[in-house]
Amino acid sequence: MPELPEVETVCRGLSATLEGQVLRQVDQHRPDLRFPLPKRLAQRLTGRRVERITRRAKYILIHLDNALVLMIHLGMSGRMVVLPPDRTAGFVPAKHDHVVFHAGDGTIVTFNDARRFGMMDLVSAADLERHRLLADLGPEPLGNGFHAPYLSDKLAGRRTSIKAALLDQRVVAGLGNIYVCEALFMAGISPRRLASSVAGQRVERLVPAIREVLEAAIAAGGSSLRDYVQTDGELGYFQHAWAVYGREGGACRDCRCVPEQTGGVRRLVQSGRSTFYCPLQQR
DNA sequence: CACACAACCTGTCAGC
DNA sequence: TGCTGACAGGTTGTGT
Repeated sequence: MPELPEVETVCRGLSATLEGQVLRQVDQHRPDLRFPLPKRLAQRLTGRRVERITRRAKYILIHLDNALVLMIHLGMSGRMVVLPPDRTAGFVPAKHDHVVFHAGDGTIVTFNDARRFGMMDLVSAADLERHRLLADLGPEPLGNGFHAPYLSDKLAGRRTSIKAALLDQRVVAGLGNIYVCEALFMAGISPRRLASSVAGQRVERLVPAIREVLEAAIAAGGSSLRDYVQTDGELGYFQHAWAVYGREGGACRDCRCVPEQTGGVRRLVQSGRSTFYCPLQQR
């Protein structure tokens, strides 16, 4: 998926197009995604006004005027595609357009998810923080609750790799495979290093590295793999800035060594996920 | 409890 | 062109 910066980008796009609007019609084309969709989802959303759209970790939170919140997770392949009113003539749902939202001004927003690892739920605003999918999440990496003493404490005693620990949403919420690789590179920390050994100066480097990587990606409008599309349908472009991710055998962004001599960026598998790193710059 | 791994499902790409 | 296998941004459930 869409990791935190992509979800943030989607939320900003949706805020601009949907906030204040009434959902005139909602079409549901299948009963389930990763989990069953809420009962009578379309009926319960129809006629509701969108108050505001926020984000928690990788969840899109659409706050409605009746104190309900539509939670959306994009999974690996989910997208929210916005069709402005002047481009909806002859609209026909595309393959994998599982839920379609029609706004009062004619805008159409489609939730498209080929792999169906995404999910949606409709919950009361009062219970939001206690929702089972949100209750155990760690702090937002860009928020005040994420700092070196906190992270140092969470990593202490963990016997797994720093890579796996940072992917654990209970440690910090919103990082995914790409940005963990990128943040570890920026901090000069090997992804193979034991989590509990990341302390002191290393944590002091890691926390700002995580923030900078995420902020740069958000500023670039979210990164992209080939099939990720922002709310306006344009492809993101931050992928051009990846320092190590997807660059196996090549030079990392900052390396002055010659890949033909050093082997360049290495790829390995940790907890079933590809990790990319530069062994010369990450220890 | 903590961790590794398989499973969920479809699409794309490289190689033959 | 067609087939096969590997791989893909995430999370949950199971087993050790």
